[in-house]
Amino acid sequence: MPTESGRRIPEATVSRLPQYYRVLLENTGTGLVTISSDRLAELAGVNAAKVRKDLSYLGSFGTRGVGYDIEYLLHEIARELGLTQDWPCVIVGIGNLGAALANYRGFGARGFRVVALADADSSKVGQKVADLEIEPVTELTTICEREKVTIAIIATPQSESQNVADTLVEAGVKSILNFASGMLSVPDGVAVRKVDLATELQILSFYQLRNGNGNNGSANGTGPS
Amino acid sequence: MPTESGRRIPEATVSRLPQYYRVLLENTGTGLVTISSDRLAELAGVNAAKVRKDLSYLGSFGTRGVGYDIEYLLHEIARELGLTQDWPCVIVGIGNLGAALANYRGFGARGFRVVALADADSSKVGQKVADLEIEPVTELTTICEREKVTIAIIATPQSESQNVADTLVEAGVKSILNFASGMLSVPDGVAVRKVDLATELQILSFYQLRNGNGNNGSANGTGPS
DNA sequence: GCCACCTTGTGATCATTTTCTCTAAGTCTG
DNA sequence: CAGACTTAGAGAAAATGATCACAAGGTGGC
Ligand SMILES: NC(=O)c1ccc[n+]([C@@H]2O[C@H](COP(=O)([O-])OP(=O)(O)OC[C@H]3O[C@@H](n4cnc5c(N)ncnc54)[C@H](O)[C@@H]3O)[C@@H](O)[C@H]2O)c1
Ligand SMILES: NC(=O)c1ccc[n+]([C@@H]2O[C@H](COP(=O)([O-])OP(=O)(O)OC[C@H]3O[C@@H](n4cnc5c(N)ncnc54)[C@H](O)[C@@H]3O)[C@@H](O)[C@H]2O)c1
Repeated sequence: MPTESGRRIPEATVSRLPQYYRVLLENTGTGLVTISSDRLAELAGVNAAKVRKDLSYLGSFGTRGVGYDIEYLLHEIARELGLTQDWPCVIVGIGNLGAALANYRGFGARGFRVVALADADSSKVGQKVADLEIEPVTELTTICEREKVTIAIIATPQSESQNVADTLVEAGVKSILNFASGMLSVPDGVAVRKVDLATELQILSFYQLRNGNGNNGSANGTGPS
Repeated sequence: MPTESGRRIPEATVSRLPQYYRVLLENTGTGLVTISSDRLAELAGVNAAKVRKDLSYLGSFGTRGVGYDIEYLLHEIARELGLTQDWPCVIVGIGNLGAALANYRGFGARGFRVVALADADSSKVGQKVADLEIEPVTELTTICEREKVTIAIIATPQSESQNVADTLVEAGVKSILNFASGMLSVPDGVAVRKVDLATELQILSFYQLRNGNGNNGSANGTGPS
C-alpha cells in the first residue's frame, strides 16, 4: 500500500537501499559521475542483477551503456528512504549501551538527530551525556511531544522494554529500534526493528559448527519476521 | 552440506532458533514442563506453523496432544546452535561501543566469553576494561592463537575494519560480528554478520514515511545477504 | 478400552526473493 | 556515421520461505 505511486518496494529491497546509499556516498568525492550496477554490486557485496532489480523499483533512471548518475541516484534513494528530512530520536535507558549510542556521532550526521535521553535511575537524571541532559523516564510522553520525536531507541533491560514501548506508542512514536532481547508487542502501524547481540552470536555459532559450508552468515536486518 | 545428518536447516530457521531458545529459557523457572507450538509462537512473535516447521528440521520430538518438552527442546536447540560449548571471543576496537560490549555481562552468560580486548591506540593499551587488559592490536594474531579465539567482534572505525578482518582471518578466526558500517571481504568458510545502526534507522525511516501500511519492519538478522 | 479432544508433523500451496537470460538503448572509437 | 561495445531493464525461471490444511498420533476422562 504505497503512499504515492503504484510501485510497491519489496521489504528485501528496502533493507538493501541503505547499503547502496552508503556505498554511493563513499564515491562522491572521487570525481566519478556515474557507477555501473556491476561496480555498485561489488562494493555493496551483492549480485549485480539484484542491484538493477532493486533500483528498478525506484524508477528507471540508469543510462544504458553508462550506468547510474551517482548524485541523482543518491537523491532518489534518499527521497525514497526519507533521508531528506530530519528525524528527531530519543534514547531510553542510558546505561552502557545507551550512553555509547548517545555519544556516537555518526548517525546524527544523516537526518537522525538524538534530541533527548531518558532513564529511570534518578541518580542518572540530570547528568549530561553528549551535551544532552538525561531526563526522567516518567516525562517520556512530554519529551516525545515537546521534541516531536518520531523514532525511539530502547536500551533498557529487557524486563522494562515493553513498558517503555507502550509509553512511546502512547506518545505517538511510530518507529522503535529495540536493543533489548525480547519481542515487543505494538499496534499496527508502528514499526519495530530489533538488534540482538545474543542472536547474532548464536547464529555465528551455528555456522561455526557447520564450517566450510560456504555460507557466509549474511548481513543483518534483511529478512521478514 | 550439513555436518552429520541428512537434514539441512534453512537459513531462515537458523536465525529464529535463538529466539525460541530465549523464550524457552524464560519459561524454565515457571514449573511448566511442556510448551505448545501455539504458545511458543505467541511468545516469540511468529506463526505457530512456522514454529512447528522450524522445529521439525531438528527432528520430531514433540508429543502430539501435548507439545514440546521444554528441557529437551532447549537441549536440542543448544546442541544445534553449538551453545553447549564455549566460544572464546575477542573484541577489537575498545571505543565507545567496544567498551560497552566488553562491559556487557549477558552474552558471556551463554557460552560466549570475551577473553581478550585489542585496540590500536597506545594510550588505551594496558587499561583495564571489565577486568581485561587491553592489548595492542599488533598482537592480534598471537592473542587469537593464545586464547583459541573463534569469534571476533569488530568495533573499530569502518576504515580499519577490513584490515582487522584480514588479520583475524589470517589468525584462523572463522566468525566475525562486524559493527562497522562497511562490507567485509572474507574467504569462503568465514562467516560474517553485520550490525549496522545507520541501516536500521534508515529502514525505520522508510516505514515511517509509508506509515500505516501494516508492515512492522521485522526483526533483524533473518535474511540472506 | 473407548471416545472426545489436543497438538504435532508434513505434504501442498502460495508468496517472495533471487538469479538467469536476452533485448533494447545508449556510448565510444575510428 | 557505422559498428563494436557496454550496460540497464524486464520477463521468466528457479530457489527459498511462509502459510494452510489435515491426517496421524497421543492424552486424559470415564
Ligand atoms: N551493553 C551491551 O553491549 C549490550 C549488547 C546487547 C544488548 N544489550 C541490551 O541492551 C540493553 C541495555 O544494556 P546495557 O548494558 O546498557 O544495560 P545497563 O544496565 O547498563 O543500562 C540499562 C539502563 O536502563 C535504565 N532503565 C532501567 N529501567 C528503565 C526504564 N523503565 N525506563 C528507562 N530507563 C530504564 C537503567 O537505569 C540503566 O541506566 C539490555 O536490554 C541489554 O540486554 C546491551
Ligand atoms: N558507538 C555507537 O553507538 C555505534 C553505533 C553504531 C555503529 N558504530 C560503529 O562502531 C564502530 C566503533 O564505534 P565507536 O563509537 O566505538 O568508535 P570509537 O572511535 O569510540 O572507537 C573506535 C576504537 O577503535 C580503535 N581503533 C582504531 N583503529 C584500530 C585498529 N586498526 N585496530 C584496533 N583498534 C582500532 C580506536 O583506538 C578506538 O578505541 C564504528 O565503526 C562505528 O561506526 C558505533
